Amino acid sequence: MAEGVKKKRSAGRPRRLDPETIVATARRVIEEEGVDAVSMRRIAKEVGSTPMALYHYVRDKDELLLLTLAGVSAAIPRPELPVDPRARLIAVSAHMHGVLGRMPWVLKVLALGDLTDKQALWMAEEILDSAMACGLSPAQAVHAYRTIWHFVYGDLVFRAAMARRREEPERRRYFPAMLTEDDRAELPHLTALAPRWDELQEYDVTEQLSAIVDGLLSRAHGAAAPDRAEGTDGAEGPDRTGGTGGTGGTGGTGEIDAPDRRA
Amino acid sequence: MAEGVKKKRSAGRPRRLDPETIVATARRVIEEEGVDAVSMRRIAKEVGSTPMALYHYVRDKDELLLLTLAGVSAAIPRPELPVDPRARLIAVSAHMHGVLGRMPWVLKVLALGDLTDKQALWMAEEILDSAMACGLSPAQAVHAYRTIWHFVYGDLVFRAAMARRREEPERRRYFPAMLTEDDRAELPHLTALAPRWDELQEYDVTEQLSAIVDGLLSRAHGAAAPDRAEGTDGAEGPDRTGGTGGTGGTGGTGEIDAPDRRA
DNA sequence: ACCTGAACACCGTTCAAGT
DNA sequence: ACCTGAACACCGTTCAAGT
Repeated sequence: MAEGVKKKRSAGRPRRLDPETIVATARRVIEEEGVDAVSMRRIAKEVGSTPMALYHYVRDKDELLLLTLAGVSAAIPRPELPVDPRARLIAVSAHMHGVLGRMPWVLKVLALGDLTDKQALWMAEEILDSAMACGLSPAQAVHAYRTIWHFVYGDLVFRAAMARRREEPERRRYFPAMLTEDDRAELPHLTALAPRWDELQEYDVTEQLSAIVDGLLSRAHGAAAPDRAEGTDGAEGPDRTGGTGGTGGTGGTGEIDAPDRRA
Repeated sequence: MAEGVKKKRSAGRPRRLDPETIVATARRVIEEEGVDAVSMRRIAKEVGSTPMALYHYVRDKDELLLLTLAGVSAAIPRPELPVDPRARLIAVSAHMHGVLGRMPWVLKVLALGDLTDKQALWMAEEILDSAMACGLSPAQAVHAYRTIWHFVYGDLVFRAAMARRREEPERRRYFPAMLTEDDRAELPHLTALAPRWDELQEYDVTEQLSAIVDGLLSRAHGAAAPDRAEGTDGAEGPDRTGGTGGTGGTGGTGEIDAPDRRA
């Protein structure tokens, strides 16, 4: 609204449109009216241009949506995390859930791909780091990361669906309501729990996350890769094979069987 | 295509349209061309009618989509399940994952609500039953059900996204690819694992499910609600209160406090 | 290089009529 | 009760021009 000053144009080039304004406008529209309110035509009108002009800056609508993601997490303060790796794992996961819960539109866009915002990657890094500090192998840590992320994502989707349904005037006959006495024989638990379903359903995400984490960590030294419990050596140190990747092996497998970046 | 015979019309009423054909047509279109191919206009054309005629049978497009769900699971054979409750819990969850993985369109529609197909409820029932047989309280069992479902859902969404991305001609710069050497200091694990990310990412769902289940079950007699450890009474056998639900108590713990309006 | 206008092939849904 | 037609207010994207 009250911006007034337009971006300084570098001397003689009067480029009337620029990618930043386009993306910023799209983000504003999304935040104000939801993802579905975004259309090429709408954004074009909003920036005082024509739909086709946008196609000089983005390949298609999906790309525009993906671009709105970049930078959103920069605004979010990075929380203090516990040092204990298990607690840290849970805390980061809960943080991820909390942040996304407050910006539900991000979910819809994320389904188009995966993490696309560099500013958000510290969460994945932190999860990998604490998982490995708890004794998981790199592969197990990646799996743990995905399992946690999938749960968080699924939880948020259905949380949103539930909220939507709550404010729907005439509720459709969804799950618990569709059960009748006749179903008691086939579905005894469901029928019995149906009246209290909505309230029973509510849980504390952190509790569930902590259960999931426990399950994932229980695989630590088990089965395949025992990799000596160096868990607690959690020293940072960005050294990682020294220089600019001169070591042919990309330092990669250094990660696989010895995340040993000591200080 | 080659159907020829139209549904028998009950004598004199020449209702040209009926809900069953509408829904069946929608389902066919979805299966052949995906959810996005469904439009009121398209379905109308397909059944030889006009868009507005459909509105006499469904409230709106969402309702039509939801209706296509009903009955899909009837076609899927119910698998044999292990008797051991923990194994059963995992098996049902994996079955759910497998079935939905083969009908990805169902996912999109499910996000509109929750389970809507009565024929699919046996899975929820089975999860509740085995969770409680493992010692979880009814509330914990419901939470376990949701946690599992959220994970399964999230996993499938990103599995689909990955598949889509794989067959995209020019891959966009998604997560692992966007990392450079400069990020190594901030994101050491991620940078190190990036080259192998796609392969590391792949996991066996059943393994992850089994870890999750372990975590959830570890809460059995723990912390807050000890509710007399009736856990191991898991009298398996499919008998479940014997006959047609005549025993008011529905077996179990009487499910909370016995909502027992018996037959 | 950057932008416009017209056009193509669509949408969901409302409203006023028809039988 | 069941169905139609026209209309409203939209879509994403292609194509051929303009400057």
